This record gives sequence, C-alpha cells and structure tokens, in this order.
Amino acid sequence: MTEPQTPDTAQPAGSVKKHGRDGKSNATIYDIAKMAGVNASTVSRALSKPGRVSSKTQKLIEDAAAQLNYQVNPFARALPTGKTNTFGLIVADITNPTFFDIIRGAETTATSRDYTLVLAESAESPATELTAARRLMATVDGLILASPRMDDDNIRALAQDKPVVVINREVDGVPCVVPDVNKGISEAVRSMAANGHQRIAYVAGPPQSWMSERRWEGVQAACDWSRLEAVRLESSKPTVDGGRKTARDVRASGATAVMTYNDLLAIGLMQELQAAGIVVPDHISIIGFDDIFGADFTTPPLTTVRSPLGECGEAAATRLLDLLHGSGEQAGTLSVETELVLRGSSGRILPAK
Amino acid sequence: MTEPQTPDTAQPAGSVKKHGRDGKSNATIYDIAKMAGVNASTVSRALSKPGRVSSKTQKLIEDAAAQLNYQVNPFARALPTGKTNTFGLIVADITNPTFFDIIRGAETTATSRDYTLVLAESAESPATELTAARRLMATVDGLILASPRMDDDNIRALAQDKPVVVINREVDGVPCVVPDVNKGISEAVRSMAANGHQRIAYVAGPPQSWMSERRWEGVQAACDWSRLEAVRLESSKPTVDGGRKTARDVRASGATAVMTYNDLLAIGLMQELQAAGIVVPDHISIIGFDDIFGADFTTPPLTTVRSPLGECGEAAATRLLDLLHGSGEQAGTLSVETELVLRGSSGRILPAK
DNA sequence: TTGTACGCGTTATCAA
DNA sequence: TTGATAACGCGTACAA
Repeated sequence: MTEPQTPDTAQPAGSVKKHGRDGKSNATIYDIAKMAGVNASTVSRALSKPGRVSSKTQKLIEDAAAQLNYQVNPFARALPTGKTNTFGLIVADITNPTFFDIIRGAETTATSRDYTLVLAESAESPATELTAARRLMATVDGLILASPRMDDDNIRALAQDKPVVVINREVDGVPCVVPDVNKGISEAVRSMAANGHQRIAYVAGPPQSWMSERRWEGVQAACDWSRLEAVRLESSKPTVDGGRKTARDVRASGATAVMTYNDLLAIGLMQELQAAGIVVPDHISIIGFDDIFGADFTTPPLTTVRSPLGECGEAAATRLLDLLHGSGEQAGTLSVETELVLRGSSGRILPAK
Repeated sequence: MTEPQTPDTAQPAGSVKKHGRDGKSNATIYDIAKMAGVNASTVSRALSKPGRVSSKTQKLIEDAAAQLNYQVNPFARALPTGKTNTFGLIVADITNPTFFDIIRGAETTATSRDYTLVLAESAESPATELTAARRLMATVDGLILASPRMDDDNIRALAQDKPVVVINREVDGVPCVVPDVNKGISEAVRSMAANGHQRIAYVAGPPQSWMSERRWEGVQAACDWSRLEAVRLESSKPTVDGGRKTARDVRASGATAVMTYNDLLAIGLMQELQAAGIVVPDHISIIGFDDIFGADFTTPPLTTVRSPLGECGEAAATRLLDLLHGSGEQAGTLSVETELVLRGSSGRILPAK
C-alpha cells in the first residue's frame, strides 16, 4: 500500500508530466506527501529541520523520499529563504599558479561543508572584477576576493550587502586573511646577510597590488635591521615574461641578490640571466615569493618566501562559512605565517665575477 | 512624480520590509512596475525579451530599473523556466596544472556568454566525482567533465538528464572534445628515430585514464611505423613524485628515450635521473605530454607533445552552450590537434655512456 | 501593446 | 504534531 503503481509498463496517457520540463521532472515534496499520506508542509519540515515531526511520520517520509529519489530544488528553496548554499571566489588570474592552491583550499572546504563554489576571474582588471563581483552577488551567499584589484570602497560596499572575505590584502572593516610577510622576509634577508650580500634589489609587482607594497616595506625594514642596502626596481607584468624584462635593470642595479614580488618574476629573471651566462647563485642570488607550483622545477630550484596559499583559501572559506552561520562577527585580519624555503637559487657569492 | 519618496529620514513604522531578508531586500519587478506605472508582467517582458513592448514604456521601464538599481533574482527566474545560466565543470585534480588552462578556457567562454561557472573536484576518485556531478546537476544547465574517472554508463546517465560534454575522453553517445594524439606522437617518434634512438619507453598513467591508453597505443603505432621498439612501464601516480619513482624502472628498461603519460611524470623523472648523474638529453631523452605550465622551467626545458588545453576548455564550453541554445544536436567527438614542442630534453644520444 | 491570473517548489505563518 | 495557505520573484498563457 505504501508503494504506488510501478510505472514501468502501460502508462495511461493522462499521467504524462504536466509541464514536462526537460524530460524527467524530478519528484517534489508533493509527490512525497502523496505517497506518505501527509501534507506537503510536513514533508518540508521533516526534510529540512528533523525533530519537529513525529519519528513515525519522519521515517515514512524519508522512505518515500528515498524511493522517489527525491532531491530538493535549490532554486525553489532559495526563493523563500534567500540562502543558496553557494559562495563565490574571484581571482585576478586563473592561470597564475598563485591562485591554484587558493582555489583548491576554498573548493575543498566548500564541498566539505556542503557548499558549492562558483569561480570567476577578473583578468587583473578592477572594472572586470567589480562586474564579476556584482554578477556573483546575486547568486551566492557570500564572496571571497583573492588579491582584489578594486578600491577599498567598492569592497566595503559589497561587504555591506553580503559577507565578504578578502585574501592577500587588508581592507578596513572587512574580514581578511593575509600572509604576514615579516617572518619569511627577515629569514631571507638574514640569510643573504650571512652570505655576504650587501645590496639587495626588490623587483616590485603591479602598482595596484597591495601585497607588493607590503613586501617592499618588509624588505626595506629587514635590510635596515641587517644594515644592508635595499633598492627598488619596477616590473611591467608579474609574469615570467615580465621577469625576463627586468634582467637588464637588475644587472645595472649592482645588487648581488634579488628578491622579486613573486616567483614568476623570479623564474623569468633567472632564465634571462642564465641565458646571458650569469651563474645563479654564484654570481647573483634570486629569491621569489609564494612558493608556487613549479618553483622547484628550475635549475637551481628557486629559493622563495612561502605563503601558505592553500591555508589561506581554506581559512577564508571557513571564515565566510562561519559568518554565514552566525558564528563569528569579527571583521579583523587573520594572519598566516610565511617562511623562507631555502633552495639552490640563493647562497654565497663567489669572489670571481 | 516619477520619483518615490526618498527614504532617508523619517520612515513610517509600517513601511519596514515585511520579510526583512538580510537587510536590504533588492528591488523587484513590482517596484519597477509601480514606479513606471505599468504592470509587473510588462516589466518582465521589457526586461527579458525587448521588442515585445512599446519603445515608450520600454524606456520608462529601463529608466526605473536603472534608478532602482534593479537586478533579476536568478532563483526566481530559474523556478518557472528551469534555466539557471550556469554550468558546472568537474576536474580530477584542481592542483594539476593540466586543468588550469581547461578551467580558464571554460570560465572565459562562460562569462563571455553571460554564464556562470561552478567548479568541483573529484580528487581522482570515481565515487567522489559521481557525487559531485549529481550535486551539481541540480544547480546547473549543463556539465563539463574533464578527464572523468567514472564509468561510461554513469556519464551517459548524467547526459540523459542534462547536456554533458566530456574533455579528454571519448564516450559513445556523448559529445566529447579530445586532443588527437597521433600527429604529435608521430612527430615525436620520428624525431627520436632521426636522433638514433632504437628503444623507447612509455611511462603510463593511472589505470582508469582513458587518455593514457590512447597515448600508449599511439606510441606503439608510431614506433612500429618507424621500426623502433616500444616498451611500457607503469607509474604509481601521475605526479612529479610518481615520476621520480619510475627512474629505476626506466634505467632498467634499457631505453634511450622515454615518453611519459604527462609532463608531471616527465619532470619528476628528469629530476631523479639528473640527481643520479645522468645527463639529459645526452644520455637519455625525455618527452612529456600536455605542455603544462612550468614545462619550460626545467633545465633543460622539457620537450613535450602539446595538447591545446585552453582550446579544449573553450570548445567544450562552446559546445555545451550551443547545445543549450538548441544549435547543435550532434553527439560526436571534436578532435583538436596535438603537436610536438621541441625543447632541450630530447635529442641525439651521445656515443659515450 | 498591455493587464490578469496562475504556476514553479519550497519555506513560513497560523490554526487546528 | 500536523494541515491549510500565503508568500518568495519571475515567466507566461490568455484575455482585454
């Protein structure tokens, strides 16, 4: 009696699905209600907040749901509640490996907490970024901005609408997850000082990059402390190719050690220098930032200041989810540690130039 | 008159948002209707299918919408239509750079056609993959499966529900986008034959990998044609680390040239061999597959058979979107070309071992 | 061309 | 504990 007619053979012409969505319209709570002999609202209760229904009917309903292979329609649910169980992640450049781990971290925690991750890219453009953010805002419960390029004000405006967490940048009044550069940088600079370097160049990243400035400040501070000289150079783009193009300036700077805004720049720089016959690290030491995928593919493998990007992604997602569930209302910055990863591209300079 | 009272100062207690969503409930078509002095359905028409409304009221409505900063509620729209303007992409491993370009390609075409991309990962597990796919199915209009690990039957089952496009694998009855290995492989093998190699090893990928088998078949065929000997070796995991572990087998195989299932294996293998004092390519040639990000970071840079992954992502997304818009109903396989990228890790073997 | 009325699948309110 | 019923915001026959 609990079982309806199995619709495998002759099916009366009248029982054809009314609206016939795209073929097999899925079962709704009404179907379950009918089968279980209860009201649809009871089904809703049983399925969404267990405990508010007698254990007898609860089981009845669950069985029916299982038999009908029922699954909620997220859109129908989102309409009255406004909750979508989805959050967005916007990165500056999908092909930049810096973001790979961030994406993975976010995706992992998302699915582990039964959320869906939607991804968008800003192509390093503040305008595109803002557009993407606005678009996503309509679909998600919250947003993670990784290395955002847009204004603080725009970010705050978004954050006023729905929970927003920022990675790799500090924005007043918005929860952030930021690697603290100091530990890693001071380790790096001390290592260079110990190896006899006197003059260190920093190759900066994009002008809009908040993090690039923090790193430059860190390098300056650490050099001051170790009584080394720090000089700043600019780059065109924070890519391998951009790194190659800085080689000339680097050589002209007279520095014997170089720290670059990111690993990509370091790799490009190293390739270009080596192509010119310069030996790394005998003639010049190179240190990158981030420890991205592939940083150890080079010869010599790249010394770098590692940022725990995966952790950042996880932490940001966790914070966002907590915010969504009303746990933590704080808007402060969460710092994660950086550390020097000593590999072959840095070391003592050889007397013979 | 067209403007409503600006609600900045005294707001009557009665006008508080009834349901009080999460603070600022957004404007609806009803608000626009009121402001424009028309019916809500007219607004709906004006906004969704322009042309079916007089140009006068059209403008009226558009102005009101702009003033109210209106944006559609995707969920409310999805309910009656069943369309979400969203599609899913499932990849085997987010941190595997093979998928980076695929992701980017898909994301780019998605946003360019005003779709939203949701991303999920299967962690190389068929079960996880199926779960993720089912989850996503509820939320999206279609699905792209990149290098899926699940059964053909499961894929077909999904495809029966909503449009599905597969990348890097051929599944009967499902539209696929697959790099054609032959051109690239035959170029590679001919190059090795020309360089005097006689015995070529192929390091295979995961057993579930459809593509790994295709590549092995391609290598065999090309070797036959060039009268070279082909031997097959297995790997534990298709990663850099997995590549390192194959070094012993590779040396034992007596092959003077190695092709690996992917670039990651090739890089790991090269590292391990070099660490043992073997010179690449003087003692042994190494050729990878895919030309992933970082393949040219190594010394020597990796020779590899390039698959246009970005194109695959774009093509898959385009096909999916076409399917959704009723353009193409074909379920065939779209082949994209592969080509040999000759770099430093392959070449003539030196007489002196 | 525009308005009326209803349905989409769920949650939420209020009685029973 | 349960059942009716009204939203939620939008699309769409159907009628005007």
